[in-house]
Amino acid sequence: MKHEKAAAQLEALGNPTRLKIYRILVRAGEEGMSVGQVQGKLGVPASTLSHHCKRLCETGLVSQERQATTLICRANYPAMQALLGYLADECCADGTCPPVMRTRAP
Amino acid sequence: MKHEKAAAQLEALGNPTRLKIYRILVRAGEEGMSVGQVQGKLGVPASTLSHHCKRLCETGLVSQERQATTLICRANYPAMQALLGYLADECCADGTCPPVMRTRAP
DNA sequence: CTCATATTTCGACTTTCTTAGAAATATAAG
DNA sequence: CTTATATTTCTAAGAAAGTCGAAATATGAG
Repeated sequence: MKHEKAAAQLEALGNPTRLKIYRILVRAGEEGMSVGQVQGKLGVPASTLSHHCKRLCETGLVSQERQATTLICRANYPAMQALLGYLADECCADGTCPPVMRTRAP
Repeated sequence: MKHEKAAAQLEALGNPTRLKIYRILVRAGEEGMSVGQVQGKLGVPASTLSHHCKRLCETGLVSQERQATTLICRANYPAMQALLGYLADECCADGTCPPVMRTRAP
């Protein structure tokens, strides 16, 4: 993963409201959840929620699919896996950091 | 880990300059690296660097130790472990998300 | 004490983010 | 076509972040 993309995803998750949205979507599983359902859980105005969902989509952490008038949002699990992998491995690519940080052999 | 703390750490790593700093520190290992050494690697002004190091410290991702006039910065590996654990597990605490996301049994 | 080095604090500026109401758009139902 | 629902776009305002030069501080050396 490129550093810029990782930074963008980390920044996206760094906003408390967006982290809540993302947590809700992760827990919603493959089925996903509509923007309106997320709004019901969070209680933020629709325009604010739309803005944050867009941000999450732009980073690739979330995907969207239209179903009639509702928009289904889903956590992009492979993207999350890639980000976790970046944090765990890319930062320690040269093997000089403590073994506890590495998930791959040096 | 509390959500607010996780968000603060994610936001801290979300800035490209800070992510670079953090990567440098992670690779520096337990020995750490002085602010000046980091500056030599990144080429950002001292005041900017100081600002970012402070932010990283405030979130707990980095620790500092004075050695005479130089300040040694070190990546806080347990903090990183906790953040990775948060992303991998806390978001999936109720076990409804796909198994690929879980590191603990439901 | 004075000097030199390392780092921080201050101050100012510009940019970006966050928020949310109002209006616009999209889609389906009747 | 009209209506109803879901979501986005527009717009604006204040808050926060990022940057960096200049000045201040801290520590040790001579």
